[in-house]
Amino acid sequence: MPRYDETREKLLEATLELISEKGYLGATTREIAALAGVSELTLFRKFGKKELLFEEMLKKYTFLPRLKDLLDEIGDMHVKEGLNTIGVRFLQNLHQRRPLVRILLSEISQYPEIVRSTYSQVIENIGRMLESYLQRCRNRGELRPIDMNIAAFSFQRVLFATFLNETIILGGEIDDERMEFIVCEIVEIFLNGIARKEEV
Amino acid sequence: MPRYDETREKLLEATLELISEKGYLGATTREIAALAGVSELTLFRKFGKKELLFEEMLKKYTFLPRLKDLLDEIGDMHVKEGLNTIGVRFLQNLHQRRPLVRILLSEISQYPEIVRSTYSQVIENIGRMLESYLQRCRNRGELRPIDMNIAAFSFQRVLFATFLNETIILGGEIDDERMEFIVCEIVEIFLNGIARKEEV
DNA sequence: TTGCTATGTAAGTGCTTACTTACATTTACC
DNA sequence: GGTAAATGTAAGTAAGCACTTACATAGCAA
Repeated sequence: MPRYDETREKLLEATLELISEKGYLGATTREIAALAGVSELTLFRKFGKKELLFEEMLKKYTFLPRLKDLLDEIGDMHVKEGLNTIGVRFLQNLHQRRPLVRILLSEISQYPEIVRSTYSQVIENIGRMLESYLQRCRNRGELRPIDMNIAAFSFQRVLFATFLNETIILGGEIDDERMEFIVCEIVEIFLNGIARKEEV
Repeated sequence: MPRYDETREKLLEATLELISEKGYLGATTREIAALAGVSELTLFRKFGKKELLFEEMLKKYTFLPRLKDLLDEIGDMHVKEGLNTIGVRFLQNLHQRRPLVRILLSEISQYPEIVRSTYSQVIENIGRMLESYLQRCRNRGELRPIDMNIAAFSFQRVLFATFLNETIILGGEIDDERMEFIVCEIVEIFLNGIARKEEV
């Protein structure tokens, strides 16, 4: 048994790329095989059906390195620094997976269950991690007493929608410098609000 | 010439519904015609090609009542009230057009130009309006001096991503009461931030 | 050599699709 | 009633699709 099946990996990669460009129905098995540099028959021998190929591909690209242990890394940082770190990492993570995100958005209506679980893994998890981090900052007295769940998801969603706008819709590239700039601006507003401060 | 072609309208409506459910490739002309209650041939007589039908449909549902004159309506409100009003209207607007939004997200890679312009009309316009409103509030001394463009788009994007999450991804319905609640929470954070206030 | 496994080429099957053609029927208006 | 526009039914066309079958080849190991 080959522990690492190169042909299989190339097919999965080609599937990710083509389906993200053309959608599930638009990407044909012929094209996928051609992009992977193998014959169409090989594709069917490895995966049986196009649908299984699709599912295997989602599995593979969902379980890439995630942001799990980020919490340990930033747990003791001051909230401003912590949010900046999380924010940049989250944007980098999304950027790295933008073909996957594109697929999630396109195919959500056709494959709700599988896409939804992938979405939750890739995008919502960060919200939960953020929430515990904010709670910790609150306990240290850095934050005022508000619903940290709502706060966490607000923050995560500005970032996600910014990513959508810049990458998926406008189609541009974001470099690290720009990411840091964007996150910094968002964090500033998120921490201090936009209202003029009055003495309490 | 019939000023109002009912058959045509029914076809456009069926197109919106089916393409938003199944995507452009997944929605067949046979099904669309059946849903509209006419024969497939009628569809082709009216629109010639499936692609033209799609484009006409996008045009029609993009230029529904927009939020243009909202600025006049809220221009003099205090910023908190103003943001709440804009927020709820924006969410209602998105909710009303959710099939269109679904299509925008699914077909952006296939039809970038036309989808992008629709997106800009439906979603980005509100950001620009928000910006001028915030500028006005700033001039009245209600806000501290920050970049109102960034502020406006931050606000708009939390709302948009919240809508995406609740409606497109989780697939639920949002009633007006829940909308008001969501917006209210977001406005509170947006105005005051989450940090503990220190004396200036 | 003899097998076994992975891959290839080629041809083809059955289905579905967008779109067409020919002809009949309804509807509306003079 | 007659005429023309809008719609319908039915049959079909050409192409593309996922997927299959039959057979050949190449590499590797006992």
